[in-house]
Amino acid sequence: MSDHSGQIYTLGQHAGLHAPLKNACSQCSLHELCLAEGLDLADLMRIDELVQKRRRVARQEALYQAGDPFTAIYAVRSGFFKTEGLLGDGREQITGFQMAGELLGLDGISTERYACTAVALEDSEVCVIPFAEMEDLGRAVPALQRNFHRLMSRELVQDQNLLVLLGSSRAEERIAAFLLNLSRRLSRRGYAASEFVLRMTREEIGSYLGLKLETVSRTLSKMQRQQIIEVQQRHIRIIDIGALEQQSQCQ
Amino acid sequence: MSDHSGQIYTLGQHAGLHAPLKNACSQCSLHELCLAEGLDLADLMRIDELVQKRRRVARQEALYQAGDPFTAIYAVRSGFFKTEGLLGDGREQITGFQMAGELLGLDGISTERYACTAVALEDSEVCVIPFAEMEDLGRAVPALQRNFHRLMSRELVQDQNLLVLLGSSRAEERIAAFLLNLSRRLSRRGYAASEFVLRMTREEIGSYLGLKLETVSRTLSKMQRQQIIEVQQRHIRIIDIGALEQQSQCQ
DNA sequence: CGGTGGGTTGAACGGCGTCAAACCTAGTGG
DNA sequence: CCACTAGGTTTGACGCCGTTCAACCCACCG
Repeated sequence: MSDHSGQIYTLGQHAGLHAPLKNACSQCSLHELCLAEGLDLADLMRIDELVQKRRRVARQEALYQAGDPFTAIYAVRSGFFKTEGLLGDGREQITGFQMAGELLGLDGISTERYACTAVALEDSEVCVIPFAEMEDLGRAVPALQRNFHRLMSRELVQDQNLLVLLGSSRAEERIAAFLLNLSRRLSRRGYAASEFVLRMTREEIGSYLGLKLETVSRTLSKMQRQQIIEVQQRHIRIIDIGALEQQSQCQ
Repeated sequence: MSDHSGQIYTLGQHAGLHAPLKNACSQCSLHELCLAEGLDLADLMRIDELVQKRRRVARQEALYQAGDPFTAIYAVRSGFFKTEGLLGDGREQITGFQMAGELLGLDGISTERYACTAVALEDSEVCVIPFAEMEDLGRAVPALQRNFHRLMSRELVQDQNLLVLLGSSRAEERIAAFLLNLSRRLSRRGYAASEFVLRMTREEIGSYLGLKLETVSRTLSKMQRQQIIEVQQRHIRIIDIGALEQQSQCQ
């Protein structure tokens, strides 16, 4: 087992940190967002055995690299990740940001190698879900199988939405949509929808949205002048969410 | 059963047109590209029952529309499709082109409604794969399940590649990558790799690549002047595939 | 306190979009 | 068979948005 750098540990080694490993999913506060969403108690207990390991990933560290052999998918338990693909000549672009409850590594299934690199933007922790075992278990637990298919499909839709954004809109629109997306995902997780801290740099936002960091910075400044948001470094406060929504899909 | 407009028929009604329905997949010439890829004979026969219907879709007709309730995924049997998503204000963008052996409708799984609209670019035919039944069968036939997961993952990777292309490259690069992609997919299906007919308009290419149709046209003309390709309306001949590959990921 | 990484802001440039006109092709109907 | 039309394509002129380059600022940290 190759472990680039991240600490691997089995739950329970850190006494009392979380529920014992054998109850990984059924006890997890995220199970309404994750693979276990909507499962009844009986099914929940059957999938507990799936997560035998968790892994901590320090800020700036890679969970996996493009080209690494694929064995597992990961569920973000805490923290924040980016995934980046790269073009032949070395230019790289961010294809997504992942937060608690979201899956990582689905792109590895098709070729048995990860297609992109996943890097933690802050100290994070993931659940390691061995893929072959999950497939097996999916055959026994239809609700798990369905959830998995739904989540993969959701990834697809997300990527396609981003495609539309990149293909047919201007800078302000992209930034507006980006902020709204973050806001919604955070609020779904119980955080404030109108005030949050960006975990990524301007350059990373730009990479994600197909813009240069200067453009991101200028656009944020402009939105602040327009009283739509308040920006202070990485701290964002949304003042006029209506205006944001309007900008995100009009003009 | 709502049928927008496409003819639905069960195989066998058209006497002798194809193999009888009960052998849908095992007899299909595309089974090496499609869901049945790599299955052994025993498994092949088990999934034959999955495809009870085919459906013809005339040029310009929609196979499904964004928002339609999701019940089935589709495998392209012959012809050519585009899928388009739309932004709130009505602008729409093409998120993919699908040819024989490729799947359509995966984006519907997550919300039980299709997220985009699939339109035939030429008279086409698809296999209707009822999704619930496919999931059921996947639990009985692991190889089918694995194929399905692989195909979904491949979709993801494709979208992400396109994302990288849209986010960090210029017009020439996008067009070059687009032509190469088409060329590879066609040659995989036994067609000539260096000479083909585009099934889509310049505007559709532009929509897919995040460019205006004039830019597409100009770029193709420029590549012709550079002796990289020969263009005559929708007929394309690739003269210097090396140059194309270079343009597709450099500079 | 100086160093470093990230952020902001300004000025000039250029690629692509916009607008407009002409052309080419296929399909239709006389 | 040809005229007519409509949709698609090509090409040019021009202008704008975002990039590029550069200077400066700020926060954080050794």
